[in-house]
Amino acid sequence: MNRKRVSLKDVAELAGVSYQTVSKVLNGQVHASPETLQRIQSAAQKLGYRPNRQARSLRTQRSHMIGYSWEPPQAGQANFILDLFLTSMVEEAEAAGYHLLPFPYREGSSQIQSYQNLIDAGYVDGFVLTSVNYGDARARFLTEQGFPFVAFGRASAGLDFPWVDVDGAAGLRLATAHLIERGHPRIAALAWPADSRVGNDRLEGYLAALRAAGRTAPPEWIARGEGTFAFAYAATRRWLEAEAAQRPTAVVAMNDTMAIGALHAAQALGLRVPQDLAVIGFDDAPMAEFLWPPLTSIRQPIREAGRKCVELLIKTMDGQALAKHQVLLQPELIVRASA
Amino acid sequence: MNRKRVSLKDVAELAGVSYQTVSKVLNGQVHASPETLQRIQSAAQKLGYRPNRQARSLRTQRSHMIGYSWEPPQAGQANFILDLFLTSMVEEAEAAGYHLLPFPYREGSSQIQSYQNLIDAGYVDGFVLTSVNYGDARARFLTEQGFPFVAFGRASAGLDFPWVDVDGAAGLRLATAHLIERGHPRIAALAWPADSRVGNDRLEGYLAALRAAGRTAPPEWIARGEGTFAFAYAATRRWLEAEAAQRPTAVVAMNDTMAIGALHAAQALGLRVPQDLAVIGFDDAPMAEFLWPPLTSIRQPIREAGRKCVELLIKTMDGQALAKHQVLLQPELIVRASA
DNA sequence: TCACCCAATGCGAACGTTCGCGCGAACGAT
DNA sequence: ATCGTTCGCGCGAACGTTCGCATTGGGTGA
Repeated sequence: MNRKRVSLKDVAELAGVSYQTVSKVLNGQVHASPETLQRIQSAAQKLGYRPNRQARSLRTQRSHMIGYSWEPPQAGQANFILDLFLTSMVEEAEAAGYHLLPFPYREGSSQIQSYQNLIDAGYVDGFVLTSVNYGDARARFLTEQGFPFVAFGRASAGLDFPWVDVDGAAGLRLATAHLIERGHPRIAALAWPADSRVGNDRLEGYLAALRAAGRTAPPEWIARGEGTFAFAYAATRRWLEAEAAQRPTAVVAMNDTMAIGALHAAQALGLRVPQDLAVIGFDDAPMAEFLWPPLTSIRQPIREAGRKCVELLIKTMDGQALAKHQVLLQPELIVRASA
Repeated sequence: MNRKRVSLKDVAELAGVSYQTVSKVLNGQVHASPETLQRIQSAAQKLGYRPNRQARSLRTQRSHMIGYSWEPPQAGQANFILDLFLTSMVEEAEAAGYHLLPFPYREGSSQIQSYQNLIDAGYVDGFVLTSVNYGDARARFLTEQGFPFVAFGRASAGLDFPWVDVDGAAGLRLATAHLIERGHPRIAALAWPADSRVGNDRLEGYLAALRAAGRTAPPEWIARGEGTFAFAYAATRRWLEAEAAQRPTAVVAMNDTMAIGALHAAQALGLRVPQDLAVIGFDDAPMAEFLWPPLTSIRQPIREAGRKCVELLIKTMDGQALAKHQVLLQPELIVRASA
């Protein structure tokens, strides 16, 4: 690799001006006489000059990097949206002259440590957080530090920070209302543990839709678990073992993996979907349409969310006092054969 | 944000030595007297000193960043492995003091331009490439430039560079041999277009397994298409419309999406899987186990691949002449109910 | 006792930018 | 002619490191 780096000095020499002038002219900070402007531009062009990133960052004390880390994939808990989310953030960031810096996800106290390190080393100018929950430690820490960040997802009411979220309650209202409209008398829910902010948000939509229809949800038809296939399969099976006039006619699940568990439970008992049991999922996983029957599910506007996160963060980092720094996006019900 | 950055000078002042000495001592380049070592270490500790990244990079002319971009997700062509691949690379990189720099994927001539820009601006010290194909333009460009990179996947024989790949041929040999062993007389293949290096590699395994069993593959049982559900569905349906004694009894697909297409085609014709048609996929997508029937598929050691890519790249960047800079990993057949 | 050496630390410079200030020339106004 | 004023550009400094070399001081050899 014999590339010699081309710097401001090289351009300046070719253009016959001082290198500081080249800097200012190329950055549009001063306005030069037409002919020097021309000379500088063509010199830069000819040499293929690109400002050195580290030098620029060192001087300006801005890294133009956005830190991001995500929960690593675990067996049976695939992350269906990372791909889209990441791609959209990278694209949006690039358009604004920023880059994403992915770093390993840590749990516990070393988690904050890794954020601290990135800040102290001047690696990043801000963060995007995902998988936030009530009283999120990262959100609290960054807020205390006054370090810019945007969360995809909300936390406790007490913490005030910029966030982007998908209205999970609205999603489940859509799903539940859809089932009510189709005449389902008994609708069960596969939910997340009570300490899950996202889970409770979605569940609230389910409850609200029932209330709106003048119904009430019997507590035994809300099963809370880890969001896995196995949990959903077992819970659904238990429900379905009641006699036909008593058991749920439909199930809404807070994610697609659980919806699939419900699907399988029904089929294992020889029941037909959606005639004997309707099922609606959440996430619209890539393969949802290829399941049997194709899964009705709630699709989140992930690209939009990624873009908004970055957009908001950049504004925050630029020090713009944001009048409105919370964005709630609406999901969409994708109706397929399962409900 | 009122954080004042703590620099070498601050540490030096507290420890009562020059800041250059602090640098060398902390980097282990000189060995100091026990008491100054102690003073320096505790001063650094106390102030929470972290070397500034940009300054270090500027001086050493190494960014310690690895550029990576991937084909963006498109409808119906989900990327099932990005999550794992990215996570493993990020972790491996971090362990070696590197970070990943994701950047938007571009097509055509501007693709090379984006690599060029990152190099010129000193953004990255090396690249990881995926989705390489015969005569890959990026691989060619980087080779010419002598700029370090590692590819996940091979290219043409003419291009010599470090790569990591999964032995797709071995995967399909496994799958095909499995079907032969189960007594399938007629095995068809859902393949990729002939200009796909990955596709041809996998197909070669299918052919090899047939040859090894003393069989020959009739050309009409190799369907080449875009790897989509729709293509596979149509192709399989065409095969299955022949009378029972003539049609394939099994299908191997070069990806899971096509395998699912085959599954659906069979079921649409009232055929049972695996009794009437056995199906094997490739990728072991997260939901493969939840399909009906659960999909037999070939699983690639993606974590391992990600780690190896980064490991190889770092060695290359460190200028180590690699004796063996090609790694071929073996996939695994995950046998489920579909075959 | 002197020359020498090695170990421990300091010093100046450089990496490539950006930023504030200053200076000369040209200009219109008095 | 003289005096600001503006315009175009240059200069020095700084961001926080690392690196090579110089400098000190205490020990060791003859």
